[in-house]
Amino acid sequence: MLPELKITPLRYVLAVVDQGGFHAAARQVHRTQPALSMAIRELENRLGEALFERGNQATLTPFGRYCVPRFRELLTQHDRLSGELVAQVERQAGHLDMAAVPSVASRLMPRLLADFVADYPGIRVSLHDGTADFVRDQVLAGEVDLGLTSLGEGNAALSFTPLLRDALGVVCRDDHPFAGREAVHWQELMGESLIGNGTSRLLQGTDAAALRDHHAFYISNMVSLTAMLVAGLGVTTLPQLAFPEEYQRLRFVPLSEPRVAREIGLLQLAGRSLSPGASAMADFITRALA
Amino acid sequence: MLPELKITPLRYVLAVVDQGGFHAAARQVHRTQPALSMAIRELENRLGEALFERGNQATLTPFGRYCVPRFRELLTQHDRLSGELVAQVERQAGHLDMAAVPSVASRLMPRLLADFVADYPGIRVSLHDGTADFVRDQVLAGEVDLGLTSLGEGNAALSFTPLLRDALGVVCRDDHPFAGREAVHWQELMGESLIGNGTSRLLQGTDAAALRDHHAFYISNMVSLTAMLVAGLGVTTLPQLAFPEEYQRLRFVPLSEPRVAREIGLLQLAGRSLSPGASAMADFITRALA
DNA sequence: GCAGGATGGTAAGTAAAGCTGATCAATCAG
DNA sequence: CTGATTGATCAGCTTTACTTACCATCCTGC
Repeated sequence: MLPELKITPLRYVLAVVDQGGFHAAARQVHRTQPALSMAIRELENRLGEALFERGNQATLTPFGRYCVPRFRELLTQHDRLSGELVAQVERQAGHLDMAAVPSVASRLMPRLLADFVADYPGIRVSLHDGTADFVRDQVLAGEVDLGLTSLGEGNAALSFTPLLRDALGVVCRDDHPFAGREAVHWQELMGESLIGNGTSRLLQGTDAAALRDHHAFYISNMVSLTAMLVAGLGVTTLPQLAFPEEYQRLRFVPLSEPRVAREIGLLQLAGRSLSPGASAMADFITRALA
Repeated sequence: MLPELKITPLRYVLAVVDQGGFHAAARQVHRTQPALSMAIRELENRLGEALFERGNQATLTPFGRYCVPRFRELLTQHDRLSGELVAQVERQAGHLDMAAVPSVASRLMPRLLADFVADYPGIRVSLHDGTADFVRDQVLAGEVDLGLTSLGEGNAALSFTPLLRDALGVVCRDDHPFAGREAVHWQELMGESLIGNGTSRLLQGTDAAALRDHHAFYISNMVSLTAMLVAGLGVTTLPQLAFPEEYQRLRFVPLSEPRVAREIGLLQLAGRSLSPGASAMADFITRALA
């Protein structure tokens, strides 16, 4: 019922007005002169009113004078939108929300983020950190585009892209016999005062599963855990990335047998596309950690 | 360089989103489902990013969610413009400026304008009145769309459409011998105290041209002229439309020989179209005075 | 587990739109 | 009058935008 205006003929009209003639306008829009004549004629027919005076060369009718500023306005809106979309697609603008476990957030992300914003200065990034469960829930709820976390139990709604393996090791104080050792066998831990923590579940299903029943304490909070270790109350197992390097008195010794590692990678909703910004981040991280 | 968005596919996308599926959307826009699938696919290719999740039914990608409100905005602008133009073309909105000589403005226009606004309630009309020279200059300068005036000397830039003939007659007081007569011959005026006025130039080139040299006075102002006539200082010639009917003591007697009339009609710029509103008025006046 | 009815995607064929190149009439400058 | 330039017109080609018909998949009810 309302006529559907096409963008191109409107542009032709403005070109004719701005250039003062069909030939010059045709050159500007990289078409031949008959193309403009016919397209504009078609537009006039659709509107039911002439835009240019017939016979007179490139002179607007009163109706044409009425239309031109309005055409220009619509074209401006169109070009603004078009440019905005291209900027998103080309990763020159946009934003993304991501979540990561604390060890990744504090040990990997600072460098990654700095490099990312250098490559994609137009993209705004929000980073939330929390436990692996928190990260998974945020991704599942669509609160964040991407999660950077360790692999939990499989979930059909989630897709996980492994990026690096984070080997489990023993953490002890610098005066402990393990300190300075190349590696430690799990059975050696059976005689130790062993402190459990949130990452201890990584042991289940491995040869060292028995250690889980051997905990003297269980401390979920990282600050408390390190305080215990510094105080010499015992040793614990931690993935290397979670080892708090800033404590001079603590040492990390790899576990030689069994070799246990958590798989760190990108978590996203399965079967769902990423926003252009999130996609840029996912590609960037994959490249950076490959 | 910037991709040129077409309006129709954007509308398809919104239909799919609003209807929750391609089939329902196709029904809404009176197309078949493959038409939408292909048009939207083409749009996605042009943008370089998917709008709907592949495989998933009618689910937007994050990029799609970003686009939809912007598409809706552009379509709103488009439809507003389209509707506005149609309203102009269909004479449901618009405006026009016209000029008329005082006799026409006061004797013909009141009725014409009342009928016009009844037919075209959306069109705003401005009416300026002035001498025939003023009307001609306003039309020539493009200050008004239409002039309603008597025919002056020909001008290639102007086009005149005659509408009615306004016969010249003698105006005298009710106690004058001419009062009540059927007609008067020009030679009878040679013995009278004759007052000239702006319309006296109509006599030139006629048998009665001699009367112009016979004026006792020349009064350009209409109010002064009628005052003179009412005071019985003489008689004058006037076109019938210019005869001030509201003065009970004045009488109008047609001039039988020569039959002189001014041609009243529409004046407009030659070779230039009228605005839709002006065109409505021109057609209306032509019909009304036919 | 298997028909029946949704979903959306794909392929082939068609009508129309959009463009080019050649040509034309009209206008204008030298 | 001539040569250049204006916009209009037409034939012919290419591309686009559809439609119809068909296919694979998924969900629902029996």
